Amino acid sequence: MSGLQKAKSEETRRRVLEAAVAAVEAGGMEAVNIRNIAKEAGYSVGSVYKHFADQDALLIAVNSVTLGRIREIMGEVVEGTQDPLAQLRALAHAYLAFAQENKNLWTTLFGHHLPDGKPVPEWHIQENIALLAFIAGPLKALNPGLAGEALEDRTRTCFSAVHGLVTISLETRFISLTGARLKGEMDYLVERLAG
Amino acid sequence: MSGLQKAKSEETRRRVLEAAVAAVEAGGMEAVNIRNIAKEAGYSVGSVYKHFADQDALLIAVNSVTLGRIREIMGEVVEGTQDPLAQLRALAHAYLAFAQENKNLWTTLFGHHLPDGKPVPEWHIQENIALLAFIAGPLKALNPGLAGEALEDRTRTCFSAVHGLVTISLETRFISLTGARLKGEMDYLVERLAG
DNA sequence: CCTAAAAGTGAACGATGTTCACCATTTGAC
DNA sequence: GTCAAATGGTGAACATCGTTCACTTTTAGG
Repeated sequence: MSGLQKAKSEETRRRVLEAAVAAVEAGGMEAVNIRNIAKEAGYSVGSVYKHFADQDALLIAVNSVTLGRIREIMGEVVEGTQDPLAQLRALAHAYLAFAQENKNLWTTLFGHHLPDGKPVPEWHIQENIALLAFIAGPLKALNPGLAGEALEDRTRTCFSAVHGLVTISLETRFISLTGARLKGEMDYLVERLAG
Repeated sequence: MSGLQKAKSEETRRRVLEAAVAAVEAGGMEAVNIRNIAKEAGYSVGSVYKHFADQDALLIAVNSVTLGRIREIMGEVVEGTQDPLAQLRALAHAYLAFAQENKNLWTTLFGHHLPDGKPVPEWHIQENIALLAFIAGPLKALNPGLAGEALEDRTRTCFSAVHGLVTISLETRFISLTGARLKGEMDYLVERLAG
């Protein structure tokens, strides 16, 4: 396969994925309707399936885009701060801000699950784990004694705790905090766990 | 409406809900298929709709059962422990254990979301918030200075952090910790946040 | 009894994910 | 340039859902 066909194929995949991302942004996971997405992208139903095995694969691709955006934001945050504790605080706030400003993308990222027996692709697992690297750095700087498995575990714990705060704050089921108080609790959390 | 009809109605509702809980336990949220549940309960499709407005209402009823079980376990834990910090530790471990042993019920509880515009019933919000009361007590005992909104906020933060640890530990997307190390991180989390 | 209300039924409708037989375009060898 | 194989693209058709509703059966109470 050379030039023209490859370009066409990539373009189609890109347009379909764009339409899927737009659909999720507009209406969440449930808005990913193959017929609508095919129409929005300007293709037929069958073409979608030439590029994505099924709806799950399309949603994983959307989640991959979301993870890319989060990674980019986290990278900027780490670059723009020097003090390790301030970095962790800023990372947590950036994570919260992204979730609030991209609620549908964020809930899709963590709300979509494959049926039993369908394993998550290894490359997607790595994309997720990559987020932890931003935390491990400053955490190690604050706790030079931490290393190896202990550092990995603590990193995951810090991420999970912040993730939980963000999750519950977006949950209508629990009445959530207002902005300022939530940010305060986030700082408390980070300072307690990172020190 | 008297005796016989009321009994029949309650029995039907109970059997349908039982079938729905069993379906979730066996296959998660996606296994809640109205036709299957009607068959399992021994009724027709239409009868299900006489007792539950729609699939969402049925799932909320299932989640209500799940919350009841969690509440019961948490109550026993608090009763069986005296030291406030030990209570918080035990609550966190009980929460984790429930999630691990009832993965499908737990992921349904937090994975099911109503479509935009459909508000969560007030009684169900209260059921969720009720879990926080178990935490607020010991937390106040450990921090007598905490009261009012500050205590509420801190309670929610502690719950959220533990909830996050449990969530991520069940996520195939992130490779999760093994039992002992996870429990260790849970203790670290509780001790840092509660003190 | 007898009629109104409530419980229970299941065919039918529309929406959805997925498949596949088919046409159109591109490719590379001759 | 020609042509057969490969690839891109199509949309009707199928199976499976949630949901509705006209209908039958059962219960209530005078």
